[in-house]
Amino acid sequence: MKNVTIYDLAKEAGVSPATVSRILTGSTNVSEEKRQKVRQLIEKYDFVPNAMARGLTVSSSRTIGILVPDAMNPYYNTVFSYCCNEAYARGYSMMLLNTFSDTVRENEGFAKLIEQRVDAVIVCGGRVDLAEMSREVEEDMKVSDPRCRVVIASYSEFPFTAGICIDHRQCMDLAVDHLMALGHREIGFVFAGTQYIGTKWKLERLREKLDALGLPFRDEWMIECDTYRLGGGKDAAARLAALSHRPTAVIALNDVLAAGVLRGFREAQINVPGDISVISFDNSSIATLLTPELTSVGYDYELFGKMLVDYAVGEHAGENGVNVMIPGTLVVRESTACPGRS
Amino acid sequence: MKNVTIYDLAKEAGVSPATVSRILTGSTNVSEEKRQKVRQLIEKYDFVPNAMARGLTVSSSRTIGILVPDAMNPYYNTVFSYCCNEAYARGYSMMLLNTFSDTVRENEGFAKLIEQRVDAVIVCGGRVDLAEMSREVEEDMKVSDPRCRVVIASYSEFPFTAGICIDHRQCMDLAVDHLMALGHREIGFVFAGTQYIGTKWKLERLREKLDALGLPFRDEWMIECDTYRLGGGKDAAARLAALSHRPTAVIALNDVLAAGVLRGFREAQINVPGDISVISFDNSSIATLLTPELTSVGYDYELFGKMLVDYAVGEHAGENGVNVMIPGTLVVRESTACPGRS
DNA sequence: GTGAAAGCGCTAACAC
DNA sequence: GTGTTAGCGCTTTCAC
Repeated sequence: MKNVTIYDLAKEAGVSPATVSRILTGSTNVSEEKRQKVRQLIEKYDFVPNAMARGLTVSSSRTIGILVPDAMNPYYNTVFSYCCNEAYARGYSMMLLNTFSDTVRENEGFAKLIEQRVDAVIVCGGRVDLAEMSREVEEDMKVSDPRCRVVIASYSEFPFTAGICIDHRQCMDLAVDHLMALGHREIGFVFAGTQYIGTKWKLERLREKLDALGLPFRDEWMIECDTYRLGGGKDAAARLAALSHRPTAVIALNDVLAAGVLRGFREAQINVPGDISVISFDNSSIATLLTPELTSVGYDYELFGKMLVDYAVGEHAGENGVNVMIPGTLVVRESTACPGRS
Repeated sequence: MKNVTIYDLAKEAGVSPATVSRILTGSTNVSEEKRQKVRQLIEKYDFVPNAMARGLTVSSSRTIGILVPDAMNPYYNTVFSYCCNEAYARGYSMMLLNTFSDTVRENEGFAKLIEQRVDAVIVCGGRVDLAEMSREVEEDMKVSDPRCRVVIASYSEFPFTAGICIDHRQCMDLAVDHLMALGHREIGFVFAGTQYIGTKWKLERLREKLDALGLPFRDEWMIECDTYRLGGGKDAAARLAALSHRPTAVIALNDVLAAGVLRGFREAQINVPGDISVISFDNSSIATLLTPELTSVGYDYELFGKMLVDYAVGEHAGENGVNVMIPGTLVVRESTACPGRS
């Protein structure tokens, strides 16, 4: 059962392979009669043209590759989904590869996508989120084929890529301003991974803001967790609970950490938001599942996806050495309130 | 800046293209000297072989396509992640396409993968989960190329595919047995989508079990939601709360619905598990985020991924017309307890 | 409008 | 060991 090719179709239809090809690519210069005949045969044999062969002559595969460290993480699969939508609208497909935060798999994945001759690759998370990027990362991100674009879903320092980056500073502003407006003056921060640019920027910005406002930035209120998981937030809450003088509000780096913080406070019999307010970042799907529902600074994921795909294959494709900032939006729910309300 | 090919490398290294190809494919019949020289040039030019060209001669692309209705859904991205791991272990890559539960996009995605000459495609969710599969679905799943396998992540009635299917009946047994062991005799069910095989089987099995045990199967305790989202579960809880005679335990079709049920009961001042126990299926990552933590019947995702990939490209590749059942496992947490404890 | 023919970049016989 | 050569299945000039 040999695979059917345009030659088979051509022979059976009594036309040349070129004519079949013209029909496949939608060229107009084909008589309606032959078009009908060939269409029938395509139907008959469930013929699907071989993208490999096509890709050999046509430079574009109309496919965008995306590398994510963890496909289970709601942040990454949200970004991916919005990219899918945008790509689809432009007639492209997204191909997702999971790197499991492993440098070897990241490089292999990158190579695999290049081999596949994707039109662009979007790199999310992992080493590109590092505040200090090494020469090694820079080398690994370089693609010899000039037709393949690479865009980084973070801040890019590379002259040969574009960066689409959450505006972490503005997001932190939103969080602090919200707490300030409620009357909070003593603010803590629960975070992890200062090696990552998002954490670093947020922490820096928090310090700047508090300093500018003349509010205290106390080291014992700045809790660095050793994991991004639920347990990290739980431990952080326990440490805060043990303090003789606690802040009246705490900002968590993301919703998962915040979930842990809520859990930890509940175990310590500390009421949220009565005794202490909790706010976080990401506004992921878990925010509404928690008790109390989480106040969170979300990102404009739709815009994020649009920009990522746009710089990959759209109007801005090829514009390198630039960074586009994606703004955050505050979503107020139940976990924040005025201090001293309990 | 022309793209570099093996011909360029061959010329510069003073060898034949075939020798370069041999080095690329790892053939042993190459002198160490030439191998070194070519390796250097590959390094120098960041050369990556063109998978299109390779794919034209070699039948396998060592890629598995996977079609999911919603990449944001924790169930699907968990399945995907485990498939990735298994595929990676076998030297394959996974290519994920998001269909957004849209038949047109599902078919386009399918075609795209076939064009790409993936070695197999795994179809998750959407129409393949339907209890009654139409001829149309069957036609759409058929691939002319005999080298491409299709495996369905659900129950398959098709002679030309394999089905890897959660053992929904056994899962329901686990849930009911757990509630029985705690002493529950009055059990409700919150579900959605009876057109889907998972819901249908679970509902059928629940009825069978209750009948066999001589327990009541009461229509007003069987709550069909019009959505799988949080709101569905919330509404269901409200309806249960309004009943003069409530069951002592309710089984939810999945964790999200259960989250809604918990929310609804809290709003109705009904204590879980004090007044009523709640158990669900999937044991997804949200189970531990909820208050109380959710007792849930989980699936063996690792085995699921293994089987999916195995039937796609492993030892069982090509075994069609069979179904493999993936067993569930009960994970007891805080949302279930003995009845009448409050 | 249509066909012949030359690639696209690689691999796999087949010679040597 | 190594080179030569014939495809793989398509698209795309270039003639007609």
